[in-house]
Amino acid sequence: MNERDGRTRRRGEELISAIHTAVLQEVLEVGVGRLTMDGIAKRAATARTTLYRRWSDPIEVLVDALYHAHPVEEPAPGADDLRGDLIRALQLMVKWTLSPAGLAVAAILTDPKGSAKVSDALFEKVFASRGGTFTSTVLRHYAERGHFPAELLTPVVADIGEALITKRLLDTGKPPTDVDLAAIVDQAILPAIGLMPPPASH
Amino acid sequence: MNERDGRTRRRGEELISAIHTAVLQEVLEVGVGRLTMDGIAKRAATARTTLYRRWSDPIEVLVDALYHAHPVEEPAPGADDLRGDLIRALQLMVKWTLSPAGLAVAAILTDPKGSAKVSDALFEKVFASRGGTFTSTVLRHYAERGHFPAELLTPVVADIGEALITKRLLDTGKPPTDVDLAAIVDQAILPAIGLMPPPASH
DNA sequence: GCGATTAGATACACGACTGTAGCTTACGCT
DNA sequence: AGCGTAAGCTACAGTCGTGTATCTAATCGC
Repeated sequence: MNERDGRTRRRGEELISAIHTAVLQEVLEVGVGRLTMDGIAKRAATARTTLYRRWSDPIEVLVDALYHAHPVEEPAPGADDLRGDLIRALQLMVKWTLSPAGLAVAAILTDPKGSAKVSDALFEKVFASRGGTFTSTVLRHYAERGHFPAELLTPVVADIGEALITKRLLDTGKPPTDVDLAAIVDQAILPAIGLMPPPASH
Repeated sequence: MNERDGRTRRRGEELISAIHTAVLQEVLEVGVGRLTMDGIAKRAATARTTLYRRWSDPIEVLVDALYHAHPVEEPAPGADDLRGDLIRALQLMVKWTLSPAGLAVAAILTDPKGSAKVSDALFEKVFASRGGTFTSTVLRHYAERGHFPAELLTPVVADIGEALITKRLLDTGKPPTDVDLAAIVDQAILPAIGLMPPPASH
């Protein structure tokens, strides 16, 4: 994978992606508020001059890194298994949340400063690129096939899964386990669309 | 209200509460990451020396301010009105979230740095002081009176309301309206405890 | 291989924040 | 009225980040 033989200087794509990696790591360690050109440069093992040639402040570097981050994996509702597909959709969300880009986004969202500049770029990249939320893709699929009344699929209902995962991450700092995800599906999402969960197994 | 007649120097309680107010304002403007003794001092119109006499870094000032913030108002389930009490509980949460202390807490929770130092003090103050979440107080009350099966009141279910409000605040930055709160109660919480919402009025 | 490009390494002056020290004087108590 | 406490001011050296300028040599395209 490492293409740098005897070369001592990175250029173009290689250099830039090293910088992108560096910002994302940096923002995790110090937070959005303490991002500095200096810190990014040191972590990327490059000179500050190189950064200023392309960006004019640390936030721009961060936004650029997010923009070039790998796109979000989309849930693909498959067989006749609403419950399983919902759990898989939530697993995808957890997976993304724990990715460098996901963690960076979390670090940004509640930061008072970046709101204007960052949040816009953020929504375009993270939310608009995907059709909507993780679970709503699945829910829409099954609603269209008549598994439950489509009018129950309100914006609130579409948010339940994501909201509970977000809250758990904020509260405990730990990602939810698969058992937690199943509990969210059985105890919150399925009841909201009029489907009783399977009786708890004792 | 203003007791300072011809006096030019504040002392004790008066001075400290001015400083507390200052930190909370400051953290909203610059974020946790950019809190400085200097900024707090300037905003409180006092000298840095005064701050150092009591605290040793900006985070300590912030924690102290949160610790002395007004306690969270608790929901008081009243008449035989589960739906109304739930909405009122969520209104309380929104109200607290928009208070200076609530906003400060939001600014802190996702900050990578303060995690160790701040979060502990935070949980003690904000979460432990109250019995649990806003809605769970109400839900427990009605579960005990047999309005719905107590075994449906799981940790996940107790979190639904708070989670949806948190997500809405993160997504839109705007507080939910009373209509939004009612939607959350009708479409997410009530179904989860086995109660069908009243038919939507067209 | 040569020439254009540009990464990388200094160096610099500037400003912001730090933590401490020393001093003056307003305040509250008795 | 007098005294101890502490608020408020000023000054200082030290550190860190900024933005720019200058020079070098590594890399790429032809």
